[in-house]
Amino acid sequence: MAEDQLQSFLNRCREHGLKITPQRTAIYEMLCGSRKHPTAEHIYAEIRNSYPNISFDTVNRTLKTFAEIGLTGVVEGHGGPRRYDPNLESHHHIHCVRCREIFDFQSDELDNLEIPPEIKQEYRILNKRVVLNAVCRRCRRRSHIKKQRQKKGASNEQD
Amino acid sequence: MAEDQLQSFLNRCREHGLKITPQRTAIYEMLCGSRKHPTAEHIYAEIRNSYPNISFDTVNRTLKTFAEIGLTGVVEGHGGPRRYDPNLESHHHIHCVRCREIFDFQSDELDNLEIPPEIKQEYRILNKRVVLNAVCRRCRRRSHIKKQRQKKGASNEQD
DNA sequence: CTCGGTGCAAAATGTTTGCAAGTAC
DNA sequence: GTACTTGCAAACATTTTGCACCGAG
Repeated sequence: MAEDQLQSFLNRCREHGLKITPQRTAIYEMLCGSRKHPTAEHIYAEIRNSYPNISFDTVNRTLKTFAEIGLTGVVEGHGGPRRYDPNLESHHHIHCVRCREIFDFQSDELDNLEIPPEIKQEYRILNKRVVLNAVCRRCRRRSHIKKQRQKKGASNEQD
Repeated sequence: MAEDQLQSFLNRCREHGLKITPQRTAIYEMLCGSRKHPTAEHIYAEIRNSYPNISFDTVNRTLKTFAEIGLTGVVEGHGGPRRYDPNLESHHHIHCVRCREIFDFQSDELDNLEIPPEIKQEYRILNKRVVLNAVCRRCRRRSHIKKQRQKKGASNEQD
């Protein structure tokens, strides 16, 4: 594992009060070495070669923890149920990371963005879309209200 | 349901030899009426109000069928397991619709694309990415080989 | 009438939770 | 020594499969 990756691993764990265990180190190393946007199952299968006694749960939970503290991203395929979109026109998506709702937006400019020619040559492109991760207005407002109430020292915190 | 939607529903079904059943009609209508990128569960819950005896399986299978014949799209969240990506630098994704692999690519131009100001105002943007649906080189080659063999009338077709 | 569709049940796959024992700090 | 982590098992959620009956064409 590259030196800087190791450092960011150690730092992030310490920042969040997570212990450095051999399992976590091995999982992080395996994750960084993979170019395949792996699932927990992938990592588990690979890691067993060098670490035969690790459990699947540890891999699964650790990856989730890594995502929560920002050590790794989660790509399109977040483990939830399949979602359909009847709108077949070109459009773009905003995923609210809080409420997980997906919002559409239109933009002629983004519809016409140019894909690099070497990509067009190697892949047969069927569809292109800009995907934003964001916090939607409602969720922004919700967290704002929450902060207000915390400042006031509200003791009847619900939800 | 809008007239043109109904027509494209009827046409697609006929093209693919699918029967027009009241369940399918109701599901398609519900799907088109939803702005929420619904799951099968969502559609099922709504549709039961007007059609109490429909089964969840019918909804689930029908939606999948609709996606297969191109009546609806499937958005990011395709029902598979969660996938991780340790690369935290800005980059873009190509999803192969055949083998489901995800490939990264870089593009300074795409990194700098402008999000419409009204969107930036309404949402707090955390991350932006271009996502392409495509067929990767390997899968293109595979289907090419398959066609070649079909032309030759190969009788020893293996998977 | 026939074949594909529906509804139900069970299996398969993936994710989350609870808890006792182990270990980093 | 303490609190967090691990490994295991069970619960839960979602998708897929098999099959008898039903209904659109």
